[in-house]
Amino acid sequence: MKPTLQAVAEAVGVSRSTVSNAYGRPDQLSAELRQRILDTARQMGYPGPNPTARSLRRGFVGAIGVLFTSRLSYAFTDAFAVRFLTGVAEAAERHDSSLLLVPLPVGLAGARKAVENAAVDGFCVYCAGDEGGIIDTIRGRGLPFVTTSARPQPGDRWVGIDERSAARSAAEHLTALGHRRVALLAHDVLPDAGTGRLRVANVTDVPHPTTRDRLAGVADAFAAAGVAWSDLTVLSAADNDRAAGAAAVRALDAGPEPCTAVLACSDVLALGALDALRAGGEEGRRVSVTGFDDIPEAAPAGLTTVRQPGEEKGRTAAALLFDPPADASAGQIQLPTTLVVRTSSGPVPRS
Amino acid sequence: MKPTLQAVAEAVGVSRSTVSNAYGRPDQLSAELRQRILDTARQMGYPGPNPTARSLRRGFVGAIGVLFTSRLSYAFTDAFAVRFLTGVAEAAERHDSSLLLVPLPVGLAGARKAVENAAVDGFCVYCAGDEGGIIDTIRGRGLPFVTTSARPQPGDRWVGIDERSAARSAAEHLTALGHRRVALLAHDVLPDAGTGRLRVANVTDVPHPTTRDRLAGVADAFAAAGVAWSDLTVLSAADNDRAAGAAAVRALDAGPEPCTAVLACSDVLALGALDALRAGGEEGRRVSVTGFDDIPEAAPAGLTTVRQPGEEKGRTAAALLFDPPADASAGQIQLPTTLVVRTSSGPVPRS
DNA sequence: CCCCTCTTCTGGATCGATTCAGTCTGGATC
DNA sequence: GATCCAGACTGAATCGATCCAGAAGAGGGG
Repeated sequence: MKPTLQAVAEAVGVSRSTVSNAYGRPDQLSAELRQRILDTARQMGYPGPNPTARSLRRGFVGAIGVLFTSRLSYAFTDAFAVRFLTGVAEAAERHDSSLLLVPLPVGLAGARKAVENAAVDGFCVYCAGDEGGIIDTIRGRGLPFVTTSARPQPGDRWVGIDERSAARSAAEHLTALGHRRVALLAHDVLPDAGTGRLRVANVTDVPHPTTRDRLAGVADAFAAAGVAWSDLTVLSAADNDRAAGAAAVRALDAGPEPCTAVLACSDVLALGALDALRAGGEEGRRVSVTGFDDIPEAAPAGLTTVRQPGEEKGRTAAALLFDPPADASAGQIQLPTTLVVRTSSGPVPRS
Repeated sequence: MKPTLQAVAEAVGVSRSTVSNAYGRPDQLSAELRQRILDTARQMGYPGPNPTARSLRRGFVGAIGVLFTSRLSYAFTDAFAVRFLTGVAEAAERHDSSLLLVPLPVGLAGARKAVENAAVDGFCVYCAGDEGGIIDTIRGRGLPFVTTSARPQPGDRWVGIDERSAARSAAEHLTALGHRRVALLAHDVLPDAGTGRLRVANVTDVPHPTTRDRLAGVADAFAAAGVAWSDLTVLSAADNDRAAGAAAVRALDAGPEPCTAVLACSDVLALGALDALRAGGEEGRRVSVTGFDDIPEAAPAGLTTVRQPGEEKGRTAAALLFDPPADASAGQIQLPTTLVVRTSSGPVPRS
């Protein structure tokens, strides 16, 4: 068993407080005694104040929690999530804070428990439409938090983008190029309706708020171009990763009037679409593809996409957590997006 | 102020123990009373047992620390590190454990402190040659840990690859293709010697053990092909990322006898090299490039590389931490590597 | 020589739970 | 009717520190 602070105190012949001060408040005791304490401690193999005990007494932990709505190990398959995390990490470094990545077990009760058991000073919640009442659980703990959810509550700190008009810009790009028969590719569009081609009666049926907003923006653009929602094809991918994107696009049958473009709600899905289409030969290569996020892999692949600033999103989220704005109304920050046109999109080929 | 367990106990009119049991040991009290306690707790806004206090009493935390030798926010620029982390996360999920990402401040003292203050049950240390005595600090805390260092101590748990022969296989691939004038590209070869082209008298001068081992393997292969170490060009990149790789390769002057190949010690550097060379026109395109790791971006780029299983490395590391082998001698696991030949490497072009 | 201040150090309360050896109660057993 | 027992609940000790009011002693000023 490792010695405790108590043991060191006895060994040196001073009080616990003094040993504690030797570590945490060097100005509270003579340099000489301090050195003697530190030396005996080292010699006894005392590992320094127990972080847990210290946290308990001090009332704060020195770590912030990062919550991903998806399975944690899955989160890293999306480069955008990784960039977000990078941004959070950067801010955390500056504040000498650690990051606790909390895996959320599937199922409501498990997720609640995970959030309740996390020893942190606050949470950054990545991209939840508050699935499973996670936000409420955090609120219940009374801890500060920042969301990137598409539906922040009025007083909540939030960082995000205008999902709807961002998606709209991608769709307008396609309509301007003449595309009218377009497939929309998103993750888990209707959770219980399976994957591949789906009938979605109404955009508002889509439960995931981010996806819903993006699809709504897309619908706006196409409506303006005279294309009804019901004339658009919806493809649902099983996961938000490249392979699932490719798989979903393969469900797109050629038919007499094949789609001339695929509009994906994330870059990983779009890249998967490109994989599938390029494997589909000349025919497939002509199909335009757009993505969303502008992850690092997008540029080399020539993917046209909507850029949102990933690291900045993470940095801003963490900043909002560490330095809450005095004025609560300044706690919702909307970041800009840009349409980045590359080679993956072009005019509709004449048949 | 949030109520404590004590407050709930008083409100219900039972002892603290009973409230505690209501949360942690449902079988220790009648279902009816338990429900009453839980109800009052909810109603009072009691957030459930404080995780820190619980950890202190129970003696374990439910989180493992992940340490990256580089700056934390930087770690994510290397896709291989991300895959490692993914593997660790997967194992952690299975064990209902969280991951604490600990940023290590630059400088020895800061890093020590960060490690000493981390509330975790153990550590996975990614790719350290034990810079700054981090391993010793962990050992001092008496916590279990797993390294991926190139130089594990005899009793330590470790997961890694045979760096030397893995690198050798890449170099042999190049010698077999006829390459004799080759540039070796690595991160931070001689930390104080700056970046770009460097004179390295001896492989053993390289301080970072992983880099040293890989370069030694490369030297083996070239020696066997009759090329002396001193005839190889060494390029040092400022960081282990794509941009730094590109920058370092630009330091390669054409000269009368230009290099015909670049052997990089990581894929991100190799991809940077490709960026730089491809920008260099026809001439540059002919230069063969090999990488190391086989990150997801390698395949699309056609990069010839040495594959090491990233996620498996992370999974194995975490597994070693969670379920220590009964026989300590089984605590060092070497994973296999494979040379993956793609289009970025080819025979020496005839001048 | 007394009072005051400063520095250095101490003791006890406290952070918020968990644990374990009991106590108490009501019912079954012989 | 005494004994035993399982089930339900309690109390005090404990985890390992930090904090704060205050004590002891040294030095300075009047």
